[in-house]
Amino acid sequence: MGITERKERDKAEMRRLILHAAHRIFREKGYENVNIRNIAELIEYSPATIYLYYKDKNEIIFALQYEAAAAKRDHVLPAANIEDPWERLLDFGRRYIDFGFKHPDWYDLLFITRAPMEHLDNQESWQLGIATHCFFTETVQACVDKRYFKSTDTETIAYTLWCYVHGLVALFVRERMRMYPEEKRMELAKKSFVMIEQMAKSL
Amino acid sequence: MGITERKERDKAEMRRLILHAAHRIFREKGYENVNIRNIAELIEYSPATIYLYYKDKNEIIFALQYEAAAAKRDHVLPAANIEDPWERLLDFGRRYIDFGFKHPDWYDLLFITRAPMEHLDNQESWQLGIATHCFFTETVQACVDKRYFKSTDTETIAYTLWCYVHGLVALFVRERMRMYPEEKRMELAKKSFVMIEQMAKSL
Amino acid sequence: MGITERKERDKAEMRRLILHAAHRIFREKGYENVNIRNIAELIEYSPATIYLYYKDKNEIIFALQYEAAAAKRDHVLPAANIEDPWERLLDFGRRYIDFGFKHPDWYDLLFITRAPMEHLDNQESWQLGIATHCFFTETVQACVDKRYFKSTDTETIAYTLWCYVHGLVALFVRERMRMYPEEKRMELAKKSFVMIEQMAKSL
Amino acid sequence: MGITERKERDKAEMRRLILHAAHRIFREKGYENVNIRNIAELIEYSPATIYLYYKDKNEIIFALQYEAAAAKRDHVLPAANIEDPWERLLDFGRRYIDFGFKHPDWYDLLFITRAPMEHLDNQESWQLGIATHCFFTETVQACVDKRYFKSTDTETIAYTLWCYVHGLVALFVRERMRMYPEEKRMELAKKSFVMIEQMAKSL
DNA sequence: CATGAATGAGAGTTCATTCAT
DNA sequence: GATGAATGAACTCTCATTCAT
Repeated sequence: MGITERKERDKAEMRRLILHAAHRIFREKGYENVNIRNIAELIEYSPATIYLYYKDKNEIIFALQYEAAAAKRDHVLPAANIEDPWERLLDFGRRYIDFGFKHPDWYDLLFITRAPMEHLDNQESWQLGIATHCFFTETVQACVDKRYFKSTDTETIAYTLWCYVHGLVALFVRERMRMYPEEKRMELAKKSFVMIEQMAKSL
Repeated sequence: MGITERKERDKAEMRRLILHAAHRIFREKGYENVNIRNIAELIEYSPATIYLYYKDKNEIIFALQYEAAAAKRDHVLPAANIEDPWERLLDFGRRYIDFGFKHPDWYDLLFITRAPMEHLDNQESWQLGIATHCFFTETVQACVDKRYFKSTDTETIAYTLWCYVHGLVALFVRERMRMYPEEKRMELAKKSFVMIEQMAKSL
Repeated sequence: MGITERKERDKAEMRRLILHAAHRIFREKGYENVNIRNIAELIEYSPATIYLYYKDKNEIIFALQYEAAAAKRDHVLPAANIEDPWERLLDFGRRYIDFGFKHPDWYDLLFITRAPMEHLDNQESWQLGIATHCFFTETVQACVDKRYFKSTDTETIAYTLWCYVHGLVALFVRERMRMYPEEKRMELAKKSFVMIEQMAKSL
Repeated sequence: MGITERKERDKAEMRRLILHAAHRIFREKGYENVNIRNIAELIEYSPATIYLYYKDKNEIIFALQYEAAAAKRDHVLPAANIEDPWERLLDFGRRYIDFGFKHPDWYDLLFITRAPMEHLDNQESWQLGIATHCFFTETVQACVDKRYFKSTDTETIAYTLWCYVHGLVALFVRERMRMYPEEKRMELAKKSFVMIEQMAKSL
């Protein structure tokens, strides 16, 4: 029993090792440089070894997407503890943005990268993403219920806010903020968030 | 003089031809299918010929980015004719989004693709992009000057609005709206734009 | 003694198990899909285990050939019970063809596959094959002895008949009967056998 | 014009060179050793070069099959000049066998190898094969028409004869005549052919 | 006895790029 | 000015086999 367990742990650890390497390459050299050989080289194993732990490259990408989705959920979830829906919504927004700024690679994979998303195999990570998104819309709904907004069109409110935060993060992640000096970017983002907060109140 | 001139003209035309082909492939088959051979095949020249007009593949991508920037400017510029800054701003926003929806490939290349952006070669397209962006911020400034907003923080206002429209287009372009049924997406975007319009008024 | 014996028995059983699996894959998925991993997976042992019982893949193929030879002998042998040599010969022919049609995989391995035949290891299966062949030639000889044919060239008679039945089966096994509609093939083979029977009478 | 022509010729020559190499490997090392890299190595070009002349490996195999079919047709066709159908049939049979013995590799590819035959692309070689086969059946039909046989079942007669010659060649090609000493094999085949000739007369 | 873990060698294929002509 | 011809380097993936445990 102990042995089987350890074996399982070893296997899991190896999968993690591979995933970690894949992630690192993804982070440092970009999506298109994530390939079996690079991963193998980084972990100092032969390419063939990779296939003992992952069926093919897609599976690794899927696993990476799942990692990203889980990381995001974990980063954002604490907001759930906040009672007041408005405050919860704000906290969620801040955490969403914070996640994007701190883990641009994860965010990229989740919301920007054109990865193999079509296959059903990555449903898990998609489910996870959906769940997080639902948490968001439910929070908006709660705000609507409590009359925080004049508008009652929950869907549109949620979508509009999502567009805003996604745009904010996406411009950062894909480095389209060059016209603003680097040191000002964070400040600008913060000021902007305060502003959207004000705007949202008038919804 | 005449000869040199004609040669220059011929050269320019050939570059255009190549670029046009590159764009077509880019549009119809996606970024990753833009390769020298495909381009050469489409214009019915040999791959080697391409290299007489462009140093390497990167240069073509740069040129493509410039094209995209120009296309965007042309799509958006008519807004400049509108006198009233607020109406001009709204029209600009609508046109920006319209451009993104109508030419997702161009938009992608300009604001999402992690293309080789570091090189100085694409400064031209960057200049162009800056120019369009300035037109936008100036319009916001005009609104501020005319007291359309309570806030006078032009930069933050402009940035916030940009985040929103970029997010809206980016989610569409990179197909992250799957949780909304296809036929509802446009409607949702429109309702959202009306909403952000209302929100902006309260700025 | 008991222990050694049991071990031997166990070993033999395992070899059988492996062979059985190899055959099943061979039968169901074709020769080129017979590989160590597939076999291992089917018997739920590790690939390495296979090597404890067979030196290498070739040895398995050899063993398979032996199996095939044995199967063929068993399929064909009942003909031996027929007293009259002519009837025995006919029955043998029918059984030979029947074997080929019912076990194309076995037949292929024995008479068509260019498997590693050079090594001495498969002498056993060769011996077996020879034995069956001898039974055949002896039957022809018996026919000759009893003046069933005008010709007394036993060797040539046997060879000629063998060519015919092998050709019949081989064209079927390697799917070279496409010009005949699938449902007619068996009938054609049967009519042909009647015909060769007539022809043989005139030998 | 002259230039284009020469280029075409060069291209054709290169295709031939590749095909020739493929054939040589096929002949000397067997079908499963025919691969792009081996071919490239033999002609001292890079593997990538092969792809300039053939779309993929299949195309090479198809071309090989076509070569084989053409070679067989050319080998066998002269029989057509013989007026008398019976003599024509005999000549055809002899040539068929002669082809198989002289070009066992071609024969193998045509009638034994399990190559990718399903695709429609190799229809040409299939057509060719069919044509040769028709010539055969028509000759049998002519014999029937002229009452060379008692039987009038052309199809069965043709099939039966085909089984015989195929079996004869196939046993030779796939080296299943080991029980006969090498130097006797040809003689045996010849004697057998005389025998089948006699048998056929009684059809 | 059994195996988990690992790998070297090799399969087909694609692509940006070069260079003699 | 144009290109045919060529290639090195890269890609994903498979397989028979080995060896320490």
